[in-house]
Amino acid sequence: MSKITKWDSMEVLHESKNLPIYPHKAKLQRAVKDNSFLVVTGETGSGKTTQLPQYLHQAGFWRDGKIGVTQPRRVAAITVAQRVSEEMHCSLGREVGYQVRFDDCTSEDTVVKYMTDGCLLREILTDPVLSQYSVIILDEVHERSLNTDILLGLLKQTVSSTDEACKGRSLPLKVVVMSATLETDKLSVFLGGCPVFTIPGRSFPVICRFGCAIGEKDTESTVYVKEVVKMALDVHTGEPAGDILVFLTGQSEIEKACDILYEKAESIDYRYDVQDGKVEGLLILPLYGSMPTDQQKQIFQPPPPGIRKCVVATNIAATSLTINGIKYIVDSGFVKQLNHNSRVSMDILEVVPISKSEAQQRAGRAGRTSPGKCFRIYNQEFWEKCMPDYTVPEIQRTSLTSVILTLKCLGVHDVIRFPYLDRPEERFIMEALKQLYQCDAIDRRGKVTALGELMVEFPLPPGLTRALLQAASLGCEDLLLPVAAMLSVENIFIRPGHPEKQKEADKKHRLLAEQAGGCNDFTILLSVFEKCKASDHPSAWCKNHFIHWRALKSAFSVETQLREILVRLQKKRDFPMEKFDGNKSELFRRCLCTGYFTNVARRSVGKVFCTMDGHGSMVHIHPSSTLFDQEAQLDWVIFHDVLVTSRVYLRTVCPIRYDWVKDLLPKLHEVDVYELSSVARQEVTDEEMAKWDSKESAKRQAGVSVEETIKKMEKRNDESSVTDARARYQQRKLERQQRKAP
DNA sequence: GAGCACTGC
Repeated sequence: MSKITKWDSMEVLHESKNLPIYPHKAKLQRAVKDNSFLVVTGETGSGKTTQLPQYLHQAGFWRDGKIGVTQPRRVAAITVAQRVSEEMHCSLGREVGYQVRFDDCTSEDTVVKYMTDGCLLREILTDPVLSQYSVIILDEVHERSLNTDILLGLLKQTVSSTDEACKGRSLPLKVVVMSATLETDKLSVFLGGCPVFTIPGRSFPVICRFGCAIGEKDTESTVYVKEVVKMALDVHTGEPAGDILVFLTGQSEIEKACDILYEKAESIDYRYDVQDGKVEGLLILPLYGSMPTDQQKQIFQPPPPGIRKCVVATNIAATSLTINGIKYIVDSGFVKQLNHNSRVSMDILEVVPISKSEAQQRAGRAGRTSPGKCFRIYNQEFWEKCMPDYTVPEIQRTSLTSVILTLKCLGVHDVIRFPYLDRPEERFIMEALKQLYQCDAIDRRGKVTALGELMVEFPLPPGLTRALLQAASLGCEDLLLPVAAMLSVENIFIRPGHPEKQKEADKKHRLLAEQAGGCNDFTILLSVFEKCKASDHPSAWCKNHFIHWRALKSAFSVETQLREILVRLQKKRDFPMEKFDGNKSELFRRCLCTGYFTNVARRSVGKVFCTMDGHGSMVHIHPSSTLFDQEAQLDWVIFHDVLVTSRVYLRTVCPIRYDWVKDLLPKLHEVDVYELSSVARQEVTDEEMAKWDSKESAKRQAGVSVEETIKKMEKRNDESSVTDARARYQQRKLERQQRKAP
């Protein structure tokens, strides 16, 4: 009651009446009342993220339920909530709050709730009709994050379907979709032709210029690194005061570029004297995600008088971090992108040209506080021929295994005809179904199993969850929980760029491996986790052992969260329990096999292994593995993931015994595509089921042995898609060598 | 014999 009187009587004192969205206030409030769906579009500075939730609050929507606002990123959810709570004169966590992973800052009073899109998706799992909410606002929809895309489809279904799906709701849910001005018609059509509100932005004009150096055929890293450096120096000597932001693709490129800049900038004797001061020197600052946090913070410090700042960054500066004072952009035109290859079931990290919309996003970073300029090092031809209009949405280039399980658990059985804004390729869906079937999350009819219901609770890839649950049912979860946590954070082993430090780091890592027993890479992760946790000075211990302290800290949080989820599930009566007699090391590895038997490889000749997943890819053990150089003693191994560079490398490897996976192997080729597409559409009739069963038994009767299957898989060797990526990689290497030669 | 962007639960 108290909150009702408070908000009814209290006028909102501080209101940003100067924002471009303000004149639209009444119309927006009306439009949300009158429509189930609404698209609101406006570029940066329109005030839509901070103001619209307040307008809806003032219009009284909070009386019917919370106003939920999603963001693709944690920091955004937190900082916007902070701002809005100030504007509404309440303390953060009361009327205005936020929820992100590991940090729930909400209370019973919370009526305006900012959260990450992933958090809302979790919430839908326990409350499918979102009975707590009157309005859901999806923000930054143009970024097309996987979770936002899924939410979009789910909310469309929930709101459009009349009675059945809305049980538990007294009033219909309102959905507002906010996006930058791109593709809003498409969104409106997707949401049944709903109205579109356009709010003018408030950013400054940015003049874009094309270069002439990079054309259609220049995709070699050394070329564009040199070119951005040259361009940055030209800006420095030729343009008035204002900081520079350079976009490159990764850490090593950035370090290279900075090295050249340090060298050249020092040799420039340069004074620029005009109006507001002079530019004398250049302050060069690298910026990428894996950099220590305190070093990242330096970026935000204003430069000393007379000094121009030049930040050389990855895409992290495109959306995640905003640097004030940037007036000039130097755009390489490239980005590193993780693409999933369903032909070989591998993720491949590739350098690709950015999209035109991404280029505009980068340019926009120069016009936040004053007019700016954007220097693109590529030419018009590159823009026309190599750069797509839009970035392929994440849902179309990522493994869908987790997402499909989530959908299935939400009762979306027909995962092919689910309303996707952009439909993923059918083979991506088939691959996900196959993996889910293989780790017992769904049955042959595509129905979620009891195990699958447990698995969906964990924020982990299903295979790893399967291994964890197996361990839990055998009473050895203490071995798997830390490993699962370590595998879901960034790489914990630091390997510096300088050769001497590198040697030292390798030595320390080898020592850690020896102390852990040196038998496999999973055990090393467990050992490092435990050693650090037991240490009196964990951060010093990490530094001493070349271990990433920030990563390990987050592994500790993840482990705690996973343990909490597990304890909650174990209280359920039907949690599976089994017995096992044998030694702990074997138990540990057998649990891994249960989840990772899809990632199994057998040594064929020399140091070459062949995957048994049905693709028969030829792979090698990565040199960072403790098993590297011991290949001759190995036969069967399982692995956590692969890295495609000059070769296909297995990382985080564990030797196993053939008879641990023998019984599981037939499952790798049991399902055929015809079955899967029926399963995906949920059209499995009893006759079909009977047919499949008889086929299975016929196979068994014919005595198709596991050994024969293995032979068949080795023969297939279907790795052409990886070969493509590798060929490109080697081509680049060759070009580099040729360039060095003269 | 090592060539990994970013985000999220």
